[in-house]
Amino acid sequence: MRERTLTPTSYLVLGLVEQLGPCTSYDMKKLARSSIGMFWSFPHSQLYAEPARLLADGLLAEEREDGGRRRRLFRLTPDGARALADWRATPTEEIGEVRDEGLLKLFFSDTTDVEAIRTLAANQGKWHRERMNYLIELRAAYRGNATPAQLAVLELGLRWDRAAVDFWNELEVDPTSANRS
Amino acid sequence: MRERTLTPTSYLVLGLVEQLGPCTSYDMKKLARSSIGMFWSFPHSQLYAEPARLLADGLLAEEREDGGRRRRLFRLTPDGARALADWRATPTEEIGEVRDEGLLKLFFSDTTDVEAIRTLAANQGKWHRERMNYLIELRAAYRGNATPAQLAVLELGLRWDRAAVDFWNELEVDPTSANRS
DNA sequence: GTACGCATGTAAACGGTTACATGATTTG
DNA sequence: CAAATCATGTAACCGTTTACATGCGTAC
Repeated sequence: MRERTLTPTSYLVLGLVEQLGPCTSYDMKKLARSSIGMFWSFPHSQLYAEPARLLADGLLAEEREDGGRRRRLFRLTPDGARALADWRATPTEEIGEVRDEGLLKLFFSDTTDVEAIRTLAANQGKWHRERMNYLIELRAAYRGNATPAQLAVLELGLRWDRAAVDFWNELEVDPTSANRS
Repeated sequence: MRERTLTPTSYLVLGLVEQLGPCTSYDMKKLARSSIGMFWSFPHSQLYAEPARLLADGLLAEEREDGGRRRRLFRLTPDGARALADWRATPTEEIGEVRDEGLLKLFFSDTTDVEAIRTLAANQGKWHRERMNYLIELRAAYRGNATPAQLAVLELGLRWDRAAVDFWNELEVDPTSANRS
């Protein structure tokens, strides 16, 4: 077992299981949605598919509940814990990327159609404002029971959204400017 | 033809072809790398696979060079131009996401291992500083022959990298702080 | 003229998304 | 107790990635 190269999704699952202790896919889903979801989203089916692979790799172990729903509980194996530790100790040689369809549209926008750019900007700004508010609530709710590192990640999310709000707002005001900072 | 739902990659290719006029996959690659690559990266093989699909969809047309290498030149069909225009006119109902493995590592980092966080932060900061410098060069080179919208996208890239540089730097100085802004 | 890097392309395998499906809880 | 929503899971399709392959220019 364990011939394949693990993907970020693999470590995401391993990390979630480590934090939660024995847990179901649904537990992972809940935690992911209220924390790293913003940086690494995925449909919930991944949280069934990936644990199955990790099981085959010997990095997770599974036990089924006896009673009622006989849900599957996953937990880290020693190998799994080691894989996670190795990953943490390895410097990341890649830089992240911002995948934003709104920016794609802006990039390919028709320069002469000022109104379209304005509409796009207004719309994108709205989404970022909404998420910013959500993250602020989240931060208030988490203060205390999250690690400093997790709060830091949240904080960068907030800064990103604030930068985006400013950016789209400036563009809405003056769609032809290059927004020099 | 044209039953499938187009993906962002589809519009990326359509947009590139529109900007370039008749062009090869390699031309697209060059343009993409020096512009939107930072927001939407992909291996070059996508620039062969996707045009093939768009061809089947009737959104691109192809002609082969007569001489020498007989390269494939793609150009927009009227249907392709229309698809692009429709996309531009449709508001984006999704918000972009930041996929950054470094942030994943931070999120799952061992809070007690301050040194590991410091190393991660130093490393991530370095990447963002490097790309920031690259983007600054790019901006200087582009001033004049890029559209305002394209310069704006570049500008947001710069702001993002600057925010990331600050963030990782603060974290390197004080790995236990939550970096409140 | 040979070596190296740029340019061009293809194929297979795998991960991720979409869609479907249904048993359990809660709410009114 | 009916309806809605939460919780849990599977399967197929398709896009993306990885890997391989090789022709063409250019510099030395």
